[in-house]
Amino acid sequence: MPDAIRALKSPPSGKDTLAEPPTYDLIELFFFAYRDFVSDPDRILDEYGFGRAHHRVLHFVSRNPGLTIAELLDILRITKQSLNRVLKELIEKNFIESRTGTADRRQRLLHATAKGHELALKLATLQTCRITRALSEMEPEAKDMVSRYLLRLIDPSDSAHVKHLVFGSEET
Amino acid sequence: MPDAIRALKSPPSGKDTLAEPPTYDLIELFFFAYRDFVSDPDRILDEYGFGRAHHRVLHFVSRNPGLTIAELLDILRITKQSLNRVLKELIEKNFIESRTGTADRRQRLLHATAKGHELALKLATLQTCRITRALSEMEPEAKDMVSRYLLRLIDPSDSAHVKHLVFGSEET
DNA sequence: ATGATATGTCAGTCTTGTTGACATATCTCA
DNA sequence: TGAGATATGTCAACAAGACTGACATATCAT
Repeated sequence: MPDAIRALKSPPSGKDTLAEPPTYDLIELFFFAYRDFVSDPDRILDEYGFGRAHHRVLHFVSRNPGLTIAELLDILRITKQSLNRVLKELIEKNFIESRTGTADRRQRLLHATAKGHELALKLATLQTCRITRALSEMEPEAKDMVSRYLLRLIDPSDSAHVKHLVFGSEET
Repeated sequence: MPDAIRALKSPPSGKDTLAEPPTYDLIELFFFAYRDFVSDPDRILDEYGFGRAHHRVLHFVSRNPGLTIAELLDILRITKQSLNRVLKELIEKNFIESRTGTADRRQRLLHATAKGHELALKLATLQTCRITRALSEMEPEAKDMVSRYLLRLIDPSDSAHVKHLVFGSEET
């Protein structure tokens, strides 16, 4: 166990002072960065009558063709009722299509339509612009370091799954 | 203008291919990391009958004693009606107190009570644990690099304000 | 004194999450 | 083949947290 972790669990000296002061800078910067990061897509989504929930669904379906409902629920960590509401709208408006599974006919395999892929790409490109601007004029190893930091911030019990989803071999 | 930015605005060659593929990894890791990052406090907040909105208000008031309503609204980017609902509860339950401004008696200067500071610290400590774990076994320069990345992700028009708020000389 | 500013509040709406209950189709396995 | 498990869909009610619009009050600034 690294010192930094152990130090948080028991006082380093006999005093009742805190082991380490909270990392207020990273906590607050994370809040502000996320606040602005999601604000770009919001403006576009408004034009389509969609919200952030639609964005998340469309994004992961577009990126993972053939995704099932169960897998999507596990990614988003919401209830099937919540998912169904926004998914139904995306299907009705022809951004996503739902095909009955071939191996298991109970499953619904989700695919983005051409229109869906186009919107997903538009939104991802917006966010990529912001990321690219942030990384420009930073050390070349910055991207890899940020990527590893974010991955390590995720619950360890889920990080293998996320790693596979984000970097993993194309199969869903 | 850096090449990386210009490249996103016009195709590098005469072809109609995209300049750069979207940075799906950083986009998705940001989503998953934020999802888990806010989930730790949620469990504690539940016990107090509070939600994430209360957490954000309590956090910034605790960190910036004497914060005004207007400044808080600017940080959170929500309407005063939304803020008022949660702020009222925090005041009623004695986590925050509102004092009439001395220089300008129209203002309300917000302060966390002892109880409020205690809860804010408990929540910040939880998040600090996650951050510390993520940074442990990473390069020593990782923290600074992540910090600079997050700051650069923020809208440039707001980054000076955020920098002052997060790192800045104690005054509010 | 007058207009601008900081805050508070009422009322209604929207999005996105929740729980609980139940229906249907399909698969798996004894 | 039949029973139970599984994947999905749907109805209804509810809650948090955001929004708009309108209006009130106190205080400041000129």
